[in-house]
Amino acid sequence: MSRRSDVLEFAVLGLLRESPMHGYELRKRLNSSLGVFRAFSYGSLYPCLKTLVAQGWLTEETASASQDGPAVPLAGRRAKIVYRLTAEGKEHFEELLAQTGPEAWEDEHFGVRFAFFGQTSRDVRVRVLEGRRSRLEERLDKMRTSLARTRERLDDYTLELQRHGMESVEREVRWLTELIESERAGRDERPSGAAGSQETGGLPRDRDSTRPDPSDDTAN
Amino acid sequence: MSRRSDVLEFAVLGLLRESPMHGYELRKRLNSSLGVFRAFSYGSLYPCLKTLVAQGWLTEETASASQDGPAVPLAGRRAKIVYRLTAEGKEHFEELLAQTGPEAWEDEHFGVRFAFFGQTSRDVRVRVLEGRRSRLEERLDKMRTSLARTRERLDDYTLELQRHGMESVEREVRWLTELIESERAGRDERPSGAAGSQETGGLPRDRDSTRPDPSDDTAN
DNA sequence: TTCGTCATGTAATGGGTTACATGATTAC
DNA sequence: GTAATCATGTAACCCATTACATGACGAA
Repeated sequence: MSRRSDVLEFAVLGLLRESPMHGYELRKRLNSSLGVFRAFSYGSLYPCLKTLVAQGWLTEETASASQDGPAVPLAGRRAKIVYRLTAEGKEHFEELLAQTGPEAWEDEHFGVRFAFFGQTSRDVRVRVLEGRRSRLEERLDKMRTSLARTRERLDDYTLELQRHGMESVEREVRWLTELIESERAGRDERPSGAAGSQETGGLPRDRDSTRPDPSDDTAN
Repeated sequence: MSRRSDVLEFAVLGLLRESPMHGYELRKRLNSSLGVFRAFSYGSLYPCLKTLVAQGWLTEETASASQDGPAVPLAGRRAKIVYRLTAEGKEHFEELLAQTGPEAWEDEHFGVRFAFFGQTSRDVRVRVLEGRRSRLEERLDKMRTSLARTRERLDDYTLELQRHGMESVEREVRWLTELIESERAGRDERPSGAAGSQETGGLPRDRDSTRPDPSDDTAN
């Protein structure tokens, strides 16, 4: 029970499933991998970690200066607290991964769910994408009828705003449709782990800048 | 001072500037005109109205069954409370309209600001649009460098999510650019009131369904 | 008379940020 | 030695939603 926010919990479990980490790093990963959609501060992260430990899904390991494998500069600053997923934690996360209801495709959740599609089985992926799409279509319907009822008393700018909003949603629907189709057409089934080859969505993909730049982090 | 949420306050003042209204109707207008971006519940609206009254920006008129002009069925149910903008309220709203800082183009504010562009002077409009655009470009930059730093350890889905996010932002930037250009090219200057002619954004515009449908409203 | 919608409110709760407090370690 | 970054936390606050309480009015 104990509805502690869901998405933060989910994301933390998911990231820790990949490898143990301490809070500070966790937050950075959180805000870069998933951060396009959501950013969390320590003020929410640390308390969340505590409750997850209390739940038995994580263990704290106070790795105070010891054990360094390779010639890596070091991995033992202060008394860092490394969080590791327990067996129950993993099991719990697996359950969350399998969910296909509104808790998977509503606005706040969809982003994180998608981010962990790599660990999600294909049929769940498809169901989540379809759920999301019909949610958006439903919303489009509402917007359209609402627009139809009010268009005459709205001025140009409000109208343009509405139009742009609808267009964005329509675009997202098309995106989802493409994803669904390419999931259906997809060949290999590999339920977990980050696979190597390209071809996730059959979409154009890629054309970005390349600049190393160790600046980052905002807030708190 | 008293940072009571800003956007709700702004929207309420703006809507009441057009005509006096009671809370219930106000909320409906709020959630249809601006609602693509934000929805408010009575739990926030009514307290907000109270503080605006306390501030001297609104007056409450308890229109308890009286005065009906035309043969309109009626406009006097229970003791409705009609809110009306005072002179100071109008002045205050005018000041808010003139603001061009971050309080105008940050995510939470931009939508409402745009919705009231009809009452905003052209140069303020342009400055707000430009501010918004550079904010988004800044964000794009961060996303790009962050992507460049992390792309190899991200799996396909995370990457696709990132890609889609960036594409959306890029699209919004293009939208803003078009709007800015058409503002610059625009002929007539009419600072307030909803003007008639088309050509707000020089964009394609229009192709939607038409269905009357008196169903609406969700929540609370 | 009962249901739906109009209409106004409030208290509890939730979910999160900000600001603060503290301190170790590294790079200059 | 000092600034930046790594690192962990907490308390105060903010903003809004949920759920609830209340009640009038119109239509079936």
